[in-house]
Amino acid sequence: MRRKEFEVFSEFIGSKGLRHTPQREEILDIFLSTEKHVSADELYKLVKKRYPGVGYVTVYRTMKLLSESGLCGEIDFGDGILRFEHKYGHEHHDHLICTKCGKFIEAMKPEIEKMQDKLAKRHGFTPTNHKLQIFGICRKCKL
Amino acid sequence: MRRKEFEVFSEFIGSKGLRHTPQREEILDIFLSTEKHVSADELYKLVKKRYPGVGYVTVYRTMKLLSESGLCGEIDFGDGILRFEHKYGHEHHDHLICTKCGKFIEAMKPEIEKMQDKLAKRHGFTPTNHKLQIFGICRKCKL
DNA sequence: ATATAATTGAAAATCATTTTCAATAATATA
DNA sequence: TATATTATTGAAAATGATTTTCAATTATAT
Repeated sequence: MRRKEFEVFSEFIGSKGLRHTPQREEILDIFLSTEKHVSADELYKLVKKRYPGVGYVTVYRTMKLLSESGLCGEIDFGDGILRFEHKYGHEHHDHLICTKCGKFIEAMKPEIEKMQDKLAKRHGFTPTNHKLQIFGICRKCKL
Repeated sequence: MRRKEFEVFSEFIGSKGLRHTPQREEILDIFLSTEKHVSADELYKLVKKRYPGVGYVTVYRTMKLLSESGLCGEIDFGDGILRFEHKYGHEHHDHLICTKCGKFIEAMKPEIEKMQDKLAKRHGFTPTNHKLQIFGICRKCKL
């Protein structure tokens, strides 16, 4: 499993004239093995557990490569910490963020997407991507 | 003019047991006099021009108060810089951000808002506010 | 094998924002 | 009005996430 993601990465590395290194493989491995939205710091700690030799900076640099290659997406909830989510084979989605417990839900409504395109067009704007974050209280926290 | 905003601020200050200071009035004055979405740094420079005595930190602190009082809204475009926009008497709006020139358009579509509420409800989520940013190329940059 | 150029990791730098703290100023109260 | 109380100020230092620097190391091409 995860074969495809490694292939994508390998292709990306090749096409850019970059090099395959154990660190890059290790970081990708750990990133793919967690389903959470990890910050660079969290990821670094996870990587460190299994591959103690890997440095902080290399994690940052590698996550940038993964973003470029389309394997990960960067999410910014406005708390000053950049988080990463799996992107390969994942559909676009918006985020419902609970301001009480900090957890979030991924959700999507095709009608919203369509309307956004309409809104953009109305203003002569050619959209490439968007971010929709809905803040509020989740079911659990409301109880 | 701007009477109302000063009233709101005065009321906020009073209700919180805070104090009226010339610096706070001056910063609010400058903030209201610019229609741009200013960063704290930009605002500091503007304030400095007219009221040289005001310090950097006071601008930051005052903007926080203005946010709390509902007079300004904080916007985070994900570039690491927090910007402020007028909020009093302004309707909620989304942002169309041009990734080429950096300019943005404020826009709104009530249907989108309604659908967002539906999406939230579907997930047992009670929304309080949201941020929608559409990135792309503006009319001018496409020419 | 060797040369070349990319990559690494540690430490230092950056940059926006926040905290600290002593001096000052606004308000409440005598 | 004078005074006590407590909030506010501004400068400098601290913070915290991310980036850069740089010499040593390592992957790949020849």
